[in-house]
Amino acid sequence: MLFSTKAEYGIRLMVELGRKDGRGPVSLSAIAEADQLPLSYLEHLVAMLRDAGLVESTRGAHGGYTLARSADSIDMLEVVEALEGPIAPMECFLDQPERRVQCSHRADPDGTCATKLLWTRVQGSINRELAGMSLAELVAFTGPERNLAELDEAHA
Amino acid sequence: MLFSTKAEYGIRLMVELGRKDGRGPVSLSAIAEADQLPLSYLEHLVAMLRDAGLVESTRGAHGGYTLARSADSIDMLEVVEALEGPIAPMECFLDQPERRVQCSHRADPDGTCATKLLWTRVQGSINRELAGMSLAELVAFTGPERNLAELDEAHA
DNA sequence: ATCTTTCCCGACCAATCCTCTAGGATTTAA
DNA sequence: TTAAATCCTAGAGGATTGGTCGGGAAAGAT
Repeated sequence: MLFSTKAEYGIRLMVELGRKDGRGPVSLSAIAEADQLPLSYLEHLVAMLRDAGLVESTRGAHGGYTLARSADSIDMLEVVEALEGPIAPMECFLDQPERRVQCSHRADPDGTCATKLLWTRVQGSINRELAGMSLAELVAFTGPERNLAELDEAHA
Repeated sequence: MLFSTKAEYGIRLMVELGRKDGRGPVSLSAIAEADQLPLSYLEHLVAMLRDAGLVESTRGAHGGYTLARSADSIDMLEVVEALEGPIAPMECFLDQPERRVQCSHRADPDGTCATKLLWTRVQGSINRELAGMSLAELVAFTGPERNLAELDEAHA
């Protein structure tokens, strides 16, 4: 599995916030119930999103979370990275400012490394895909919010 | 980290075999020494590659492993999948024959699921990138094999 | 024959990460 | 003051990772 439920749950959380954007803060328990996700686990995830500046919190009764920016200015690369950490296909990709294709694992004469070439391409591919997708797009895909009554209606 | 050292070491192993292709079987211990990788761990990895039909083994003295096919007919998706299992960004992607964008996590009215849309795109992106890269390409990138004497020469 | 080389196989282990719970402290609205 | 909610820390329990170890089995070399 490339990604864990941290990304899955965290994205669902963001989508829920996006669907209810502009209508005041949404409590975690409301989201947990809507998506059938463990509440206390969501608390950890939303903390990461808050630290990344993607959501803002309001404490106290009738508090909750709101998007810190508009949904179409948030791309999914930000969201996934906030939850899973930097998208590094391999360990040696972290904390490496340089862009040249070289690898610490082996002292090749010119510092090139075949696997690093591959991981670089994979990383670029994932980053482009995620960066090209906005939260607004996901929210639109999910469709307008419907409550249970409306769902029953649609079913009948 | 998206991939583990299983993929990293396994790919290095394949590249080494590709570099010495056509010159008889290469022993694991030779590869372990060349790339400074733990031999007994490589034994497990090469077993996966063998089971996937990517390498063939010759037992006994002067035995070792060879590529089962030519390096340009092996794409890196095969290699990575043999080592890491199917490229599934999320658990619900496994053993799911259907191609429609839907998710078991939630019973939406029309079976659509925002996160699944995202994972589908990411998965496609990775698969295209890996499938479009052959082992031969990696071998060529690494350059012709040089032994230690040649390296010393080049350094002087 | 038997010795050496090499592949083969399964058990085991420490460390880490994932998923989630527990319990409490803090803030705010009513 | 009470209830609703965020916030924070400390884990438990399981799975995975990244190996090690020991012993076989097969095949060639002597």
